[in-house]
Amino acid sequence: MLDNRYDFKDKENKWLNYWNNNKVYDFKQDKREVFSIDTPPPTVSGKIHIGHIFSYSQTEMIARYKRLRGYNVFYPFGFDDNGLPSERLVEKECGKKASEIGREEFSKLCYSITDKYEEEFRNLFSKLGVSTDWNLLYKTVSPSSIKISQLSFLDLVNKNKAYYKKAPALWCNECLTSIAQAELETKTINANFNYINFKSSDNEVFTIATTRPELLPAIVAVFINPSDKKNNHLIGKKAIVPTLNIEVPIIGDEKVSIDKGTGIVMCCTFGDQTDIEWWNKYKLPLKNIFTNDGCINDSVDKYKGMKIKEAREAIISDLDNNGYLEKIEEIEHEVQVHERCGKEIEYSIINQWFINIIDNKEKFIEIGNSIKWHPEYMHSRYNEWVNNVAWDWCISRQRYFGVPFPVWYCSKCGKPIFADESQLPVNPLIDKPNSKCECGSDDFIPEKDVMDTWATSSLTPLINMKYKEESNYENILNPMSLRSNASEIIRTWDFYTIVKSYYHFCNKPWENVMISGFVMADKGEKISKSKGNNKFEPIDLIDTYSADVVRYWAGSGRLGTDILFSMDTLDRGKKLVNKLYNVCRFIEMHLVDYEDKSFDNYEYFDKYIINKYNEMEKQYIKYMDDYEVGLGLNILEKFFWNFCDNYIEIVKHRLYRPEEFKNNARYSGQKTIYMILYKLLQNFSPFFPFITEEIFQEIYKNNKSIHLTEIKKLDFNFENNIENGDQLINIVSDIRGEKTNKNVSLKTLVESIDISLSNELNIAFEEAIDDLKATLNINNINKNIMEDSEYMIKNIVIESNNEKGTRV
RNA sequence: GGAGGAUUAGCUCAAUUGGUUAGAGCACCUGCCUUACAAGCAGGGGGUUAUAGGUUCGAGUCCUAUAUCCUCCACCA
Repeated sequence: MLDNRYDFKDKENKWLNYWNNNKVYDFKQDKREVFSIDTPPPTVSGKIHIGHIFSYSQTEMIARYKRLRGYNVFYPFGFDDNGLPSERLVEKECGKKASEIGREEFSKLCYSITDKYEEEFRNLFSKLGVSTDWNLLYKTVSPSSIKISQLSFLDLVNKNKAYYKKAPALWCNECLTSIAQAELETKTINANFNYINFKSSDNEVFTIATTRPELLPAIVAVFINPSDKKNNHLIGKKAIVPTLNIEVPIIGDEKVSIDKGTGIVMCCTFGDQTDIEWWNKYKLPLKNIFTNDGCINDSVDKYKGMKIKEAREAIISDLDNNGYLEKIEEIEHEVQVHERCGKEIEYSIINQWFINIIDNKEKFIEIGNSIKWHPEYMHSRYNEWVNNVAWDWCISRQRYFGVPFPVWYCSKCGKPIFADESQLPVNPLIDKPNSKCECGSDDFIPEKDVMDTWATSSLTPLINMKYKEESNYENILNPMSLRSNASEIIRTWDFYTIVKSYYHFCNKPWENVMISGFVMADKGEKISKSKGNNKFEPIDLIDTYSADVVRYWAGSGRLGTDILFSMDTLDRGKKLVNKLYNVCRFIEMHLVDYEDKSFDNYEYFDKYIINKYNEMEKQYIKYMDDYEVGLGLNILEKFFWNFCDNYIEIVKHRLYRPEEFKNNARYSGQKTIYMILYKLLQNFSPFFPFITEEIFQEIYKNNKSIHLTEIKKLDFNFENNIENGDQLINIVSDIRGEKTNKNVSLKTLVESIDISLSNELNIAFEEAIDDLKATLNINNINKNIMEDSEYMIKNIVIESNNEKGTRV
């Protein structure tokens, strides 16, 4: 028998071990159709917060649901321990910079520290009941992932999609590496708009407003909009930079907005993306004045060695002292910062590897069109991003920890030499190329850079399919069935995966994408470190409420829609789980003598609840097939409360008192609750894997696990009209209401009622009359038949001390 | 500035895709210890579905504006 109280700590632990020992979630290829899930490998450097729990749970529920629908579910888990985020974690833990520790030692630390965190992560996700096959676990810096990532790179080189070029790149002088467009974030800061007086070659004074005066030494031109009547006469002249006495051309270009600042712009190499465009367009010279770590370099005598901000102040005070500073305006404006460290980005010109994405944007849109997006509107977020991509994807990172490029450069002719596939995984710093350079030289310079983390995480489908390995899943995972992630990484993870899949296979990486929303704090703001509103640790929530209840919270709400973190929802889940357990204790009690046999003489309300169930299940399946786990749970929950509060109350007396209501009526009830509970447990099992297993194993013995059963439709075709049944429930409700209004207990005897019924409803009423009388404890029912389709209750005479019957 | 989403009870969310009286939970009020559950049950109050138009026999749902909020992107001179 089920325990009186459900001790979730004990039971959840028990079932975790059971599933583990019995390999319930292990993947083995068989005849069944495969449903494969490409779920985000969490970055081990961050803490798991409730946002992860939200998003991962929803995917997990789909995995369980698909199992119930008879699919062979391929559900691997991964950890993203690659690259810069791990480096920053390690630097933080050691309190030292990578450069102080040394390349080799630092790499070792990265491996050991990320291992430690992965163990924590794995524990947490296990406790949550994530039904992944841990044998399929991958890491983004393991030898096999490095090999696949290098294979991918070589394939792109062969297909002329990857190229090496000295080009302006986004540069982070905190992390000392170039970064990709997708790694930018915008941040609002307070800044000074400095109005600086320039002179033209014929001594006319004009003013330029800038937030970045320290770039003055890097000035290469001044721009004015040709249709700017006030200033366009200056076009074609020269501008003389105050105090520095640099002379640069004044050029006309439509990109200048006339009403921003003074309408006159300086172009420096480089202050922003427009500078780069102009530099390219007008073949301007290059003046690089910064060192890689954010100081002024030796090319500027006066300010060399200063940090960017120091130089800014120094230049402003020099300008001011010489009378060139017209005024300073305080403004608030947005700057681009590196998402990993929050520091403002600069531009730098270095040799880097790029992946061409600009030339195939249409193809990426096409592939996006061939994928089903859930919810559908997330598709336009993808399109929006692809259409706005302005740069090729820079995958070089001047860092230590990550996937090395399988490349050396010939020290004589500079030609890049690529590793053989057979050599992979390769580390060019240690290994050597298999053959000489074409020029005959065998002296090589290894590529020191590592790849952007997205260059590898964009390969999760290939990692999962064990791309090019001897025994692999290429036949079943190309494409995979489902990609799942939050909306913020559509532009990175989803996009780059599509890019890679197109280049490698000319195929889409997955059939479906499901996008979850964000978890917001109470006030409706995004949970983030900077706002300090991440109050709840997932592990504490699981310990307090149980994994099932935490999953209830995670499974509420619509797909793609942001959700507020709410204790109320947790409490609601707690009540639901508790109710489920209690009703099962009741049901188990009445099934002790139950034997499953064929039977077709069901009572009215039994047929009603079966029909009602079938109606609900249809909708449940529709929602779940559309990845709307929250809506599926919602209608299931609604049915369940109705089942408990109405149906169980009605069937109760038959179960308790067969001597009064006959064995047939009792068996009808037994069989109905036996069948429906089975279905309900199945339906709830994606959300509450633990408690449903506990109950299932107790009541429906001889099964390995509820999670290995299959949903099959209850095959009945009762002609009962559900609406009539609903009406009878309303009648029950009305009479109960009357008892409540009289402040008497619900078991109080009703002496008599007068009721008018339509013909049709009367037939149902007659069929159900024993249940109705017993449930409501009514002695006499006086009936009238009327034309209306409604019913009318006229006199309810309740036995009570002082009160007489009342009119309703 | 561009794209997308949202706006329904005091709060958090539903509403079978255009169909009867817009539903749940929390909170509030009133009862009830009922052989599963008082962590429960039965009731009650609470709504101009953001605003204004339009389409339709019929609109929370569709179309057009407006307002407010959220997310992503772009503005960085």
